[in-house]
Amino acid sequence: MILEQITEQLTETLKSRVLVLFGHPVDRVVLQSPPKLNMGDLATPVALELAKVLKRKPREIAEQLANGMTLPIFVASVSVEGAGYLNFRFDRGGFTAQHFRTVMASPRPSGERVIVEHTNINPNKAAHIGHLRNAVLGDTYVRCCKWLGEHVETQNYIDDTGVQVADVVVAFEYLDKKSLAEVRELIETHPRFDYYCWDLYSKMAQYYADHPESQEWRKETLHRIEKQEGDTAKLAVLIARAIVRRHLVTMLRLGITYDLLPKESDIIHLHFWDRAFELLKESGAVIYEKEGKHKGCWVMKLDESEEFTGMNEPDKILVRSNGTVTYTGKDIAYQLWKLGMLDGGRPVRHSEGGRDVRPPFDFEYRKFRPAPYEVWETTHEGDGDPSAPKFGGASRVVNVIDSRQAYLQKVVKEGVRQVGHEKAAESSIHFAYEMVALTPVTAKALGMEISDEDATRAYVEMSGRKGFGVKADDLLDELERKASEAVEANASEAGDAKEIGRQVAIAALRYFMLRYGRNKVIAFDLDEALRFEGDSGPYLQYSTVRVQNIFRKMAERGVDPRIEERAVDDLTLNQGLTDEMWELVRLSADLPSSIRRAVDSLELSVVTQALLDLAQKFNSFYHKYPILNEKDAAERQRRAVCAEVFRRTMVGALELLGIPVPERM
RNA sequence: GUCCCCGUAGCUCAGUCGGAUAGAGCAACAGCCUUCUAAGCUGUGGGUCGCAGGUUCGAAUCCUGCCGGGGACGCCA
Repeated sequence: MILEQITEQLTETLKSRVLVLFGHPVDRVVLQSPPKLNMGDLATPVALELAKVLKRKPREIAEQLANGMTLPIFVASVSVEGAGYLNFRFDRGGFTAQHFRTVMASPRPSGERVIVEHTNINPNKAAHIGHLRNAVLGDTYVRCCKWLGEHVETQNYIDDTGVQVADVVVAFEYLDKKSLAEVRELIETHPRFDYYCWDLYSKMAQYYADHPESQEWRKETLHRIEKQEGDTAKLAVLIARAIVRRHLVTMLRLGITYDLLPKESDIIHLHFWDRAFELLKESGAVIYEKEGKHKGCWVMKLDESEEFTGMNEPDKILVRSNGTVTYTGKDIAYQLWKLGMLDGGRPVRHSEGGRDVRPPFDFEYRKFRPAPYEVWETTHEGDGDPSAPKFGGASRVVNVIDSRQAYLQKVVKEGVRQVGHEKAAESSIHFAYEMVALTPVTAKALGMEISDEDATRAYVEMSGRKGFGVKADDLLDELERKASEAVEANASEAGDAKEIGRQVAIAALRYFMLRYGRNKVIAFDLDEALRFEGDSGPYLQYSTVRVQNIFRKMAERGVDPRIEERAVDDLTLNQGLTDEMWELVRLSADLPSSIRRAVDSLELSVVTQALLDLAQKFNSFYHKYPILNEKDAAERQRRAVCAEVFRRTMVGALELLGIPVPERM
């Protein structure tokens, strides 16, 4: 908070000084931490940049800028150093006291309506570690946006009508020969129905490969599902819902929740596409091909768009020659709805099952899961709950989708643009991230057949069809088991080892998924993921538990652990604040800007990195400056203030990462 | 063919829209538990920042061209 104010003021002051003194406007002033502590607390190379245009010596310019400059509160001095840097030194005591009061305080709410879509797992089999990366990135992004004061709605899109669900239905009906009642029974009795389907799905894929004629089953099944015919259609609904419930349970283990589950079946039955199609036709974004290889299709012409030139097939078919809409088409309709752009057109009527559907285009909603982790789902069956919150209509839409779908996302964005909403298109953001693959060693351990060529690769891709992958719940089970063991072995006092193990497992996994840059393929290695030391989530937890212990022990020994806000001012912080203590405070103060940067760049590893730095500083402080046994009261208070700054920072920041803080560990 | 991503220490990765002596973790080695938890701390060794040019006062960072690895471009979703 205070650091942001200082940075802002310095920026303004420097800008105006440069303009007044040199008659040269600068649009940006870089302010950064100098590489060494003794160089000061904030520095700018602005004089170096100016030297070029002014054709004068950088140090000379810097001297002139520094001379007589008005400094913000808590900035004690300015000096010229190095090649011509302007270095600012803070009033450490004053700054610390001020920062202490506003550690991790949220900025003023912007109130911007944001929709974040993440997870989006096909509801036909268990979630795997690739899905975890998606969900953890999405959930953490949501938490950070909320901290920044945005109004966020989290959606988890359910593709309940696709081939993947159909294949499991086929498998139940043709391979397993199970009736609707039997499947229902299985769902009720099998604790992990999604695991059952994981195996069944890969069995089906293998069967298709061995018996190509069996693909006819898939066709028939898809048709029956679409027409909502008989037990087949009921089975599809039953399976999809049961799997979604499993996914929600898995994600809840990590503290991940959602506001809304929009279903593809509802998008179809409510004719969202028809309205989107109209808009696309009106704007000329799609045209009907009368000849050529796309004869009879409605396509979006992209060959004139710079981004798409040179591709093998720059045009994108949205409506097939048989009149059905493609996945991309449905996605454009869904995106338009999220942006609140689907309604407002001239009235259209559709008759379906005796019911009319007319604009404005919106879903109806019903509760999928009650509080405390309330989730709503869309419905088209006329059983919507009028008391449902308002969904959709966001000014920014962020889709967390793996980078292999970048082309599709570009097409969707282009669709929004061509409908005539340049601004909305720019607000349609693809949060792209690279996949999670397996190291050859891990793959082999899972029973994958690894060719000699594969064995030399850095990683091999998972395959849902082949059933090769690390299931999310398996990994969590293993993490919890190992963490609980570690708690039993390490914890100084008795606690609920199982519960603490669960919390440590969350930290390990969430941190693991966040610490890599999003453009980096994660070659998943079990031992690496199970590591609790060093650059890890448990390290952050451990550091926080340590600092909490200090204050807990103080209370136990009758030393007042509370640090009165007023007392902070009375402390002679300036005299006793060592470099180590100051660095702790300084790094803590930097965190809000790290969070801002993480959200702006969609690069959440910025936050884990900042917290690792901070925790390392604290641990070194912890060893060097004991608090409980410090005899000098003023010194003890000074140290306690620093520890408290750290504690408050960590408690706030770990919440943003979705990492719980255990009592002990 | 076109486009996107990656290439930094033995391994896994950071590196602030160009800035001061390129940093962590792991692994290796040497130390530290009568003192707030050793899931920790301190120290040592380890680098042609894929290669070659270019721009710049200044390049791991920007541009061009290569090399190596991965991905995308379907009337699948």
